[in-house]
Amino acid sequence: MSESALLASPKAEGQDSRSKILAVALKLFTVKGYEGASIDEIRMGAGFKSKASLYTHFKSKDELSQALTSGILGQIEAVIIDGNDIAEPLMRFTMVIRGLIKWASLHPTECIFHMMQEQKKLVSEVEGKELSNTELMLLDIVQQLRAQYPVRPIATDALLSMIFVILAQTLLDGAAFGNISFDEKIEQIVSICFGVVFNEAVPVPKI
Amino acid sequence: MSESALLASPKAEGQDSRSKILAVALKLFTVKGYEGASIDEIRMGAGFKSKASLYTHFKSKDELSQALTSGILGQIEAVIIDGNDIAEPLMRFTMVIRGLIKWASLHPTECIFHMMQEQKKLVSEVEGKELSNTELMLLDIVQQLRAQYPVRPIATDALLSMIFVILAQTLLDGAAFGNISFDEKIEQIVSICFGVVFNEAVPVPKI
DNA sequence: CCTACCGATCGGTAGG
DNA sequence: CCTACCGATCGGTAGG
Repeated sequence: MSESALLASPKAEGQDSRSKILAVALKLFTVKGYEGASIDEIRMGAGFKSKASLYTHFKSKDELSQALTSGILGQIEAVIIDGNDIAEPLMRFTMVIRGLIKWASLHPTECIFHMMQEQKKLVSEVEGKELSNTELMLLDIVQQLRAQYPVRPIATDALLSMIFVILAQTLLDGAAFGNISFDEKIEQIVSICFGVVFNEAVPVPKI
Repeated sequence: MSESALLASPKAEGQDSRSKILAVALKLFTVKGYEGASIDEIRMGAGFKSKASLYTHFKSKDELSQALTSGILGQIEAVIIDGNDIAEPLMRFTMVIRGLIKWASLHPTECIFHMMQEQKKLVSEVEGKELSNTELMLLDIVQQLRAQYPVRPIATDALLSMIFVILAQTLLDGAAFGNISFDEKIEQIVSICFGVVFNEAVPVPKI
């Protein structure tokens, strides 16, 4: 096989490059932080000889980060929409929580990146007033829960950010859950989320 | 009052400079991240005209960050030691949790900085085997709790990191708790920690 | 997608 | 505690 065949795959080169860049950037941004990960490192990881190549796919470092964010929000939104056909608030909430845990297990880096970005927004007091679709839908779910169940007297968005932070932390502490099965792990995390959201003990409904 | 009197306090200038640097670095590291905050910004915030002055107090950027860390660990250790004279595991655990919440309320930036550092360690898989005194004491407290109460079948250090992450998140979401009193806020956070640590409902003991 | 380059800023230091 | 400076790297771009 010639060298050029190894360096360049025959079809859909453009799309591959773009997703390669995104994958490498996700990993590096998550591990080293936005400022800690340089464009040059990302360029290397994606297999380019020049930064200029990277800039044919993304206008700036910031745009690259935003592309990651919107992709992740889209994934989370899909999980939430999946629970839309369930009317009963507690069942719907449980379904979405389970869905988020499964998504996070399959996409740990995405989940951790997302949590770190949310923390960054809060700590710099940006107060980005505009709520994403994702946030609006989650707020609505917990709001409906509040009418019938003993949800804590704490702002709904604070409850939600605690859930995400716990989700991400279980991924960061991955090894700590190693001794129990995947299903048991999910049940434990769901149960923890219930402990965070409710003031009194509410049993987790069975599917 | 003259301008010089405002700019320079008469005594203990050296100590003041050091703590001024630490205070500014804590704030900037927390808000912008270690890589995002530059030595030159810290130097400006501390009121120096030159970076060289800063380097008379700290050998490197990393040493500055480590000085912050050890200071914070010392503060947390003091809180834990405060609960050492209580023998009953649940009472001791509750006392320490309350102490940590109060400390975090008085030192929010320190708490958030500490949590972010812990997350950074986990995400880069450093596996810093050496546990600090603080961690050892906390592990011991929860370990003793495990013998008599329904602590979750999850590694103790994972439970502890979840507690810290929730503590920090309540500070980041500060405004979300604005509508309830300080004492009620503490009780809610203690209750959330119980929900995280225990598998079944355990009432929070009264003092 | 590359070569070659830009000004700005980075952490850090020599010498006083 | 300062002036003045270091090499390295930063994000980004002109031109092909």
